[in-house]
Amino acid sequence: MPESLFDALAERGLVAQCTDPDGIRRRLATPLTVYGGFDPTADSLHVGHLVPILTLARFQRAGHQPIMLVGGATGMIGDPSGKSDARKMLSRDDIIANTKALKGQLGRLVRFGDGPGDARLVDNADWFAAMGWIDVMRDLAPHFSINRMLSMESVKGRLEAGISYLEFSYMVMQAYDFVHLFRHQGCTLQIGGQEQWGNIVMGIELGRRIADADLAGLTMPLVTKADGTKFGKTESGAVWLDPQRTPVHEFYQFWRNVADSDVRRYLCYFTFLELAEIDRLTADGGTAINQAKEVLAWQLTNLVHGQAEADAARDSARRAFGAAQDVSGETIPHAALASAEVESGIALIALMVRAELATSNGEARRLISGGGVRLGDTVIDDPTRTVGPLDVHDRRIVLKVGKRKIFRFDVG
RNA sequence: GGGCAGAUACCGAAGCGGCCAAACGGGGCAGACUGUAAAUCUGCUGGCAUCGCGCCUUCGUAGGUUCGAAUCCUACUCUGCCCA
Repeated sequence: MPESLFDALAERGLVAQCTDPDGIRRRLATPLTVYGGFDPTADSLHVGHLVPILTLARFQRAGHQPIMLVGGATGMIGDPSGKSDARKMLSRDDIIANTKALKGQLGRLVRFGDGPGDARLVDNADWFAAMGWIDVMRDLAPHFSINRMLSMESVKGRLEAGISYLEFSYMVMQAYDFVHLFRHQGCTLQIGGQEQWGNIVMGIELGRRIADADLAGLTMPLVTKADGTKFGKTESGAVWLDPQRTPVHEFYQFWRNVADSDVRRYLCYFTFLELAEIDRLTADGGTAINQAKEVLAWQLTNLVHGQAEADAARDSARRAFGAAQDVSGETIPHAALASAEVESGIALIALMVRAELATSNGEARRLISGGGVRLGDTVIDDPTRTVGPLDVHDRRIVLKVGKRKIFRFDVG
């Protein structure tokens, strides 16, 4: 068991870069205040945000005070770090709405409050709104060297494609966030994704110049997948924390289906399980690793959606994929279907489109012709197949595409 | 400001008057094999359709030539390179 939180993080593979490791160990010997920022670019966080959020939670568990910063102001600008081109600017109203949504989600992932060790939630719009252009120019701008900024990876990467003055200003804002939090909350450590390194360093340097502060920074690695594709995406897009965007069932299945070679790493990144426990779960390859995936999926669903949802998702999945092929679980995607429609017969392809198992009649037809569709347990390869009363069992019609996509119609 | 090159489906990239819904590669989806994994092999990959006839939308945007255009012409927009 490592003595220092820093070493514990390093053991889990959560340290990508940091200012002086010994210095950070020393700082962590006594409770400190640490912050991480999240820009409101959408009205929900997604799984990619979990690493910094959970890392802040790890600090909290170790007795430190985390500050979650929602970038109501920086979100108006747009961070060029790690991006190959500028994102479209969001309207002010969207930013405000998104900020509110993110605050709500963060509130469920970390313990907030007013006591020592309770997490604080701040919005940088609160201090930037009060700052005028002249203030920024006279108080901050002189401390930023264009030469230095141009040498930063986040900017260098964009010189080719082009970067506007707007985005170029981003790191000035983030640097000031750090100093502001140092002055008002005593925050001395900033963490973030690997692409945030440059921004963090600028904050440290600004702190030294204008606040005589001794600040530190630490970044977490970018989450990757064994097959090299982007983490956090499914065929239907990003995996969101908002169940309106990503249903719990889908969220659970996302984690349940990670590649063998990613399980251990994800357990380290995304759960609070002890390293020894993770080793135990992943030590045996083969079918045993399937159990580890179930643990991973349950842990994440529990964390994001709560235990009741996690249990329900696990039970539904077990029953649906187990020997019994029981698809009665509540979290299995389902909809009602009028019995009158069944009486008169309804085209299988139409049902598939309605269940969103196919996006068009053509796709449904192709899936059927390709042998990828089952009605109950029977493979249907006739695209003209009509579903009627004989296909109803236990007042249900169950459609499956492939092995993992299931939809249940409750007939009534 | 001038000159040149380019803009094709999710991405990359062929096509240069009819046989083009558009080669090929990647990606994605499905099938086989498995463990709700990876690798491998196979199939599919614009929409509608009374389903292999046909109709519609799509080859930067807007017009034009033609029986017929992704392919030719004109203008415009954007991108890259070169000269000021």
